[in-house]
Amino acid sequence: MRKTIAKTKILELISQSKTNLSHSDIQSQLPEGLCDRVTIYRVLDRLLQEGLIHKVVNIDGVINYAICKSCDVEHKHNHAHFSCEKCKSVTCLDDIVPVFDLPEGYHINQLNFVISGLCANCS
Amino acid sequence: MRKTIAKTKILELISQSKTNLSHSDIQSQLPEGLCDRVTIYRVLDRLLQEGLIHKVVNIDGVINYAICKSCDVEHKHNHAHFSCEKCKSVTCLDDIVPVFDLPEGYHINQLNFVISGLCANCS
DNA sequence: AAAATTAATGCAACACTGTTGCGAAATTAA
DNA sequence: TTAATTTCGCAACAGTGTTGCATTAATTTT
Repeated sequence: MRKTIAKTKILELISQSKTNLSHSDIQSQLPEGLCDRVTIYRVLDRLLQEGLIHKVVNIDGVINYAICKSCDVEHKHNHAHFSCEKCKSVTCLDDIVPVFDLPEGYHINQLNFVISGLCANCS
Repeated sequence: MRKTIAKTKILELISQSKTNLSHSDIQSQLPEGLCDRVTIYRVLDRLLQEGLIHKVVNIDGVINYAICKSCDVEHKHNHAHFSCEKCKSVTCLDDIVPVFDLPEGYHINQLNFVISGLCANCS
């Protein structure tokens, strides 16, 4: 996989952001005209494949992207995410990993866990 | 809120279904030409408002609807859902309620918890 | 039971997120 | 520098969900 300006900038944006970013967040935060919107989608796909970022489906159905933190140890993203209904921010709650027992016969592949409400800044 | 054919049929469908249904599931399972697709969306909104059904955002971002079971006792939907990657079914795991501690200052309003993988029938 | 009220519907049009195909441009390897 | 191959831009599209408005159908009132 090649290193391109778009890829570098997008990864930079995601890694420096305190919140998880949607495609449209990225598009509006990127320098105007840096690249096409389709390119953003494709770069995000590549970053996912490379395991540099992970994604969460927000409560509105929109995908949000976040940088991977300790994925070098174990590539798992079973932590919770928080979606603030006021400021609309989506964040990783890295320390919150839900505990539960699955019925027999079920096989987990991935989790998508979003808690919605008011974040510390908004409540 | 009025009782209409569309509303009756849609509620019937959802309440008799073993799996959670998306809008398009409902549209294809409803008798052809019973009502417009917009009507389905509106009926679903009304059923949600009346607290007869609840919704889950699946891993693909599509909303799935499920009948409310013990909501007369307490109207809460913090149970997990299972999305099968093979048969594409989405189901309520009514007994699985994630346990976790939120950081201070956060205020929960709703949960959206989806576990994706293979269901008992497919694995 | 008929008229009046108001909610629900159908249709058309739209917004938004995300995808695909393909020729052109850019990156990397030879 | 050339050749190979990935990435890009553009256009077009698919799917989910929404809105406005005139018409229809429940429900309420008389």
